[in-house]
Amino acid sequence: MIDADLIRGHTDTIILAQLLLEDSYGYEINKTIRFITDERYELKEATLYTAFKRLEDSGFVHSYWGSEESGARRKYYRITPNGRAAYAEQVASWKEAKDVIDKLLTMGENAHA
Amino acid sequence: MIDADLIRGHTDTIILAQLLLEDSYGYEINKTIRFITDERYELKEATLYTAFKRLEDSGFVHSYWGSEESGARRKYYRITPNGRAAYAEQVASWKEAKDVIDKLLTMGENAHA
DNA sequence: CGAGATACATCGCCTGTCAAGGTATCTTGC
DNA sequence: GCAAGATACCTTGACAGGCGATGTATCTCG
Repeated sequence: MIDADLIRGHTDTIILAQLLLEDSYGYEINKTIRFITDERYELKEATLYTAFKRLEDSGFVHSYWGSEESGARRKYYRITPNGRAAYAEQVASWKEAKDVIDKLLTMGENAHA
Repeated sequence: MIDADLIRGHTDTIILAQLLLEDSYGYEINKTIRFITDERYELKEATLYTAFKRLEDSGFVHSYWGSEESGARRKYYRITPNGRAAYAEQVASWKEAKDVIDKLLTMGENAHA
């Protein structure tokens, strides 16, 4: 399992990325994350729900209870226009951070040449 | 300036990467970081010195006072064999985390196709 | 002699993660 | 009928890393 500290700061963006496709709920989002990453990563439940809280407080998502006839009740989340804008910004930040980290980490790669 | 939360978890590795090339000290390391990143990133001093403490406690670096005849005194750091091993592991982790984050963030990119 | 750069260091706060614990519903096997 | 396990949500308290604020001492330049 990948160290969560390396992903820290991306949790909210990861959730927003999934909500771009369609409304979803906590458990499903986490299952999708596990599937996409070949079981290499998952959000802990406490992390997931605090992230939802944060996203809703920021106005990036809107929640509503599902109308399932059977099974456990589900709380669905829908991304808002502000959420889409935030997603775009955060992905841009990620691309920049990625470049910077790559540069900083590999600058010593030819040290013993 | 890049959001530090996106770099969180890489601070120690960034420092180790620089010490692969040659022994160095806090201020110089930070100057190099600013230079390499075109002023897009820097470590805050408090972050820098707590990282040194952590690295030394872990046995990844070893420190000694410089013998400057003039100017402020400098505390130099040298990377240890354990530090080199840790660096290699952490860079490998970074590469994996990078792939995973890329996948998770861009999965919704064709949402409105 | 004052301002600003160099250089190191600590304290206390903030934020995000998460182990642990809790609730409720449905399905499956015995 | 009922225990076990999956689905699904949520909260609390602790912890770790980052960092603003603050403090020290030295050197250089005008």
